[in-house]
Formats: sequence, C-alpha cells, structure tokens
Amino acid sequence: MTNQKPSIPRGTRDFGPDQMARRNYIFDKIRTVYQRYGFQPLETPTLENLSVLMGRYGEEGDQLLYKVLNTGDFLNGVTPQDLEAGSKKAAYKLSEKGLRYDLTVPFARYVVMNRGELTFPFRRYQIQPVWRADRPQKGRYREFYQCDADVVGTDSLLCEAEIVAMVHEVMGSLGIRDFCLKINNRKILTGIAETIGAAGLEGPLFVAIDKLDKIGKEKVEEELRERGFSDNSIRKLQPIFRPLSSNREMFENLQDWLHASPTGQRGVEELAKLWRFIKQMGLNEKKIQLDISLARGLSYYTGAIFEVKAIGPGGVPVQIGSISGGGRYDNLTESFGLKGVSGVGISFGVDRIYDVMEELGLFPENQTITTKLLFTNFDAEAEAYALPLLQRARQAGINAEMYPDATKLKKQLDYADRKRIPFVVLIGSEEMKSGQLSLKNMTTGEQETMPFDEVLGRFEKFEGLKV
RNA sequence: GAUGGUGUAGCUCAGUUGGUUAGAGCGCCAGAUUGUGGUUCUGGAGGUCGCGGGUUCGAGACCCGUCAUUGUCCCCA
Repeated sequence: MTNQKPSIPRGTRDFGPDQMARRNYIFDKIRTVYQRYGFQPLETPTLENLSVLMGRYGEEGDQLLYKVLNTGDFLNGVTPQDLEAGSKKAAYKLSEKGLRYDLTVPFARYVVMNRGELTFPFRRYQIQPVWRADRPQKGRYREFYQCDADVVGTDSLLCEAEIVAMVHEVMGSLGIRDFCLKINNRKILTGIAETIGAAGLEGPLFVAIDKLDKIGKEKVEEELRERGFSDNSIRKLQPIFRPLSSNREMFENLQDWLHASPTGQRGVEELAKLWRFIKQMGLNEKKIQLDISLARGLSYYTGAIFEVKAIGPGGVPVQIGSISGGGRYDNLTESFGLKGVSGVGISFGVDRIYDVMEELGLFPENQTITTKLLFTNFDAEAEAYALPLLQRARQAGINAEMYPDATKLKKQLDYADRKRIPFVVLIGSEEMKSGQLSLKNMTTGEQETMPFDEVLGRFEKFEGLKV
C-alpha cells in the first residue's frame, strides 16, 4: 500500500465528540417524547433481504437502494445472458441483500414475522441510520439517521392526533419554537384526481402539486400539461391554487369541491375528526396548517400525511427542507402476507434537525462530555500514590483520568485546558508528604490545598451545579 | 440521469498578462518558564501545487483528459 490520503465515501460523515454531544442531545429529546407516549424501542438489522426492500419505494427508490454483493463466489450461476441484460438486472443476480432504506418497511417486516407475539395496537420507536444511494446535496446525505415512531394495528385517528402532539413536544423540547406542521390526506388527493377527471393519474398529479410552494402555479400547470393532463382537468384544479386560508375555511371549500368523490369525502371526514382530537388535546393550532398541495413522495401512504418545517427569524422557513414527515399506510404489511393491519407513523430527520438548530443557534452550550478531574503524573511514585485515589474518584461518580505519562506539567495542564477539564489535582512529593493535595480550578486559575476527601466533597457540590 | 463551482502546508485560503528559491493566517513542535494551562515573545518543522498528458525557453496559472469534492435540477429526510 502506498501512502494514500484517507477519505470517507461522499455523502457520509464522521461525528466527533462535539458533534456527538449535540446529536445525542437531539436523540435523547426525541426518545424521551416517544417513550412518554408509550412507544417501545426496536432495532432491525442493517442488512435486509432485497426481496423485503424492492418495489416498496417506487421505481426511483429501487435504484437508490444500496445492494450488497453476495459473499463467496458471487459470479456463481451468473450467465453471460444475465450480464448482457444490463447492470440493473444483473445486480439482482449478484446481490440478494441491501442496506435498509428507511425504518418503516423493516418495521412492517418485523410486525409480520412476529405477529403472534406482539400486542396490538403495537407502538414502537426506532432510531437507526438508513442509506440511500442518491446524489448528496445540502441537507442530504447517503447515510443519515431517522427517528421513527409508528402505531400499527388500529385505524383510529387518535394515533394521528398523538403524532401531531408528539411533533409539538419534540419541537418544544428542542427549542424549535417556530415551526409549521402541514397536514393533508391522500384520500383528498385521490378525490381531487377523481374530481378533475384524472383518476388513475394520482402519481404525476401528486408530484406536480407537491412543488406548488416551490415553483408556483404557472410551472405546476406547465408540468401537468407536459404530463398529459387535459386543459379541462387543469381548469378544474384551480381551487388548489387558492392561497392557504384558515383551516376552517379550507374544510368548507374542500367539502364543496370534492362533493362528487366518495374517497375525497372520506378524506375530508378523516381530517375533520383529526382536528377534533387536536382540539380536545389542547394543541396549539396555530402551527398546524391544512395544505392540500402536500403530497410526499413515498407511495405507500393512504391516509393522513404530515410534514414539518422549521421557521427561522422573520417567519421564513429554514432552507433545509422538511425535518420530519410521516403518514398513514394501510397496505404495508399486506405484501408480506398480513392483511388488515393499518399503521401510522412519524419520522424525524436528525441530520436536518441538527443543521436547523445550528443555523438558528439553538444548541445549549457545552454539551460535550468530558473528564471533570485530571490527575497529574509527576513520576512513578506519585503515580502509585494517585492511582487508588483516581479509582475512588471514579467510584464516586466523577469522570476522572490520570495523565498517562510523567511529562512536563506544562504539557499536562495544556492537555487539561484543551480538553476543557475543569479541575486538576496535582500530586508531587510535597503533596504526598503532607496529604494535602493541590486542586487547581482551570476556569479561575485558582489553586487550593486540601485532603482528597475534601476534593470529592467539592465535586458533590459541583455536580449539582453541573460543572 | 442533467448541469455549475472548487482541488495549492494539518486547516482556511492568497498567488498579478505564464517568469528566479510557491506565501499568509490559524494549528503543530521547541524554547523563554527543570512544579503550573489559556495571554505574549523567539525559533523551527511542514508542499510530488489532486492525478496524467499537452502547449511553451519557462506552467501552480493556459489546453485536453481523468479522479475527488461541493452545490443546483429530478427525487427525497
């Protein structure tokens, strides 16, 4: 091996101690809220069989799956014809496993495999990385973490309402005071497609109108025309371009507009019921917006859909994309052989939340976990004297370490300074003789002598103050 | 899949119409200070200028190719 500059694959990142402190801060807040709402933890393997993953995220999704080369002789049984069929088709001869693409599908797989033992309705949360082989951009990575919470085994809209409540709590506990939770329902979108005479064209319709807030009315119409929607359909679609108004007004308009579509009517009813729950739970309705142009990409949603964006100073959404999204899916377990299990879930994107919080300056100071007490190392004798004390400090619950080499004190203190260790115990010949140790406060620079017991005593006090 | 930008010291970057020995700041190491960090001062180390080819008397700079990286579109967290 020649000398090579080390690197990591694009779209992936290392997380150093400072970043980890902040990321764990986010994870902890989300986990706490999930647990408070009765969700239980689940982890699934990094690798799933491709048969589990394929075909569940649309055609694009299949291409974004990371496929793992079969172990052993992966060319075994591969014919020249297979290779001639092109890399896309040949890939499935060479690979039968892939990296998980999201947490919902593995969860559905788990539910089906364990249906006999689970207590329904089953609530689980899952915090793990997922992988997507797409082109990285700002706020988009190839490896990123998702924090999912789902309920399966009930179609009660109370679950949707609880998701709305959890979004409020998570945002609140992270200090993201200003956010917008957009809600829509796939049945409404289906109803719209039926109403404008474009039933069956939901896919392209959703994709186009989802861009409304990004590219505007004209471009959306243009795209629809290109995708084969008739002028008549586009004319009937006009109500969707009305500016967002009060939720109540939107309801009334919708009811009117979609009166001829039973599916649409059901969507409106579901939304109305969800809104009643939201009111009964006393949630802040100002942050919730019914937005009939919200579509979301994942094809498996069948009912309510959610999306959360952070709002920055001046009421402008933070340009990082949505930080959370979710919805209801009725048929996810069906393709694994279990019918009639409806589920609804939410997912927070930690990486984007991190970027948002960084941009808005919402992280508390000094979350980095570090040593609280450093023992200096003068020589072998002092080292032997200090080792039992070091262990006592640790037993007392103090994050402590001893400098491993008997180098110059300057270097040891420099180390403490860089690592932001707040206290240093100096033990040399004088301290050993008298039993009076020198405790140096690195913040103030002050130094006092005291017996070791008193050092520990100090820390009890300081711990309460979160040194 | 389409399309822009950027690759020079550990990091962030400068480098004039192509012209001598490629620079700065920060960081690193040592000393001033043999038991005292953060400040200061002094000294020092560190570069196949992403890689390959071409133009030229001469290339970090210009041309071609290539790789890496970053952003945008599509799509998505």
